[in-house]
Amino acid sequence: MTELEQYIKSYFGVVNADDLTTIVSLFNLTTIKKGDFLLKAGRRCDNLSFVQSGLLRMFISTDEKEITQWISTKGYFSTDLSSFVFETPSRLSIQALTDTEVYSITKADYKKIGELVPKWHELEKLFIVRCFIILEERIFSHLSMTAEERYDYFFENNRELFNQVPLQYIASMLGMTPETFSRIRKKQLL
Amino acid sequence: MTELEQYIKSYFGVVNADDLTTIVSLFNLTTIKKGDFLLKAGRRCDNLSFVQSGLLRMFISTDEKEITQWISTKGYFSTDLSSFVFETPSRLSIQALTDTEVYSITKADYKKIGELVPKWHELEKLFIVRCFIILEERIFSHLSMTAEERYDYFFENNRELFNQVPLQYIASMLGMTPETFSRIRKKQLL
DNA sequence: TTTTGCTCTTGACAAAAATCAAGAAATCAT
DNA sequence: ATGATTTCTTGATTTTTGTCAAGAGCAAAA
Repeated sequence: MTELEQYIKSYFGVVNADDLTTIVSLFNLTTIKKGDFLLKAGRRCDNLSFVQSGLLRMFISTDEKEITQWISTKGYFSTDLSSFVFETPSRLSIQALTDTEVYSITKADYKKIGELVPKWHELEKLFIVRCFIILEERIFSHLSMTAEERYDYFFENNRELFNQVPLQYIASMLGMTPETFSRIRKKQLL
Repeated sequence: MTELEQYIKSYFGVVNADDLTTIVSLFNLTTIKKGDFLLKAGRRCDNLSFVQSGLLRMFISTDEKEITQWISTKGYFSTDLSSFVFETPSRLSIQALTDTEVYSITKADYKKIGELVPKWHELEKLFIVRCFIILEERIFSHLSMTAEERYDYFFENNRELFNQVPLQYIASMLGMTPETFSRIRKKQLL
């Protein structure tokens, strides 16, 4: 069983082995060079991508700055959900922070899964509910925690990331400036 | 067509009129008195409720304070999604801010909808995707805006709410103290 | 009406976080 | 390896937001 199969199984709980093989066959492995874009804001996001190796940064550009929304590591799915589902122009850009291997599926092929696997929509629903809950949690962290508490919490759960990506992106993702991030970091190292 | 039918149609886009009638028949209208709880944290949330009239406040209690997560007005669905879907104890409490009429459906009856209406899981998925996108938007507001900007944005889109609920709850929902809220408010009135 | 709670406002002050600017450290490309 | 970028740190300062405390305004209850 490939890693993609394992991840799909653990996220969606697909039972039938044949279905799983069919689903995975609709994905294509591609490599994105460091700095290249998997998606540029304004375009329609026609892909759902699974990170096999490497790192992807999702961000939104405003007049003044880029806001990093999330960094996807191995095992994450990455897409602009709004654009992918409703076929609207995306607000997000997705850029590779290192050479990154992704398994991608087009919207057209993704639709086929729903036709092939009767239970798919239900499994998908449960998957999205889990994503929703993670976002709720994240909102709560902004309503109830200081920058330092958010740092600590994130650090405990994502240590690996801290020596793999530019820290400014993590700072942005946590809703603080690089300077504040750096000062909190210093404090925690003592 | 009842209002509940209309809202379900607009949120889920159910086509068949018979299906719609069946779905709505699974909901029960009840009234919650001002101050009473629709859900208490720690219990399992066995209901999905649709606000017909009145106001519900969803909040999470921490050691020091209550964090208002959301205020549901007429036309909103309200539940602890995590608890409702995965049948875990809820973190949220839901309390009526005024006498409130809700159409409620139990988890058991909700499951029946999926059996009765073949396309239901797909429609439900699309509904949850829309909810997901709203949360993404909200996170973005915390990553990129000041308290004042969040106030302005929320005020523009929810003026009605400002003279219907204690302002401290809106303040909490926007991630600021009542004092900060009050000062921003004063500024905007001039 | 008067009392009793809330809720909201205001001021003074403290703490947290942002900004600006400069320099150090790390990384990349040649 | 060397120079050029980019990223990170640090200090000084300002702005934003939170805390504490007191009082005003309102609304519900007696």
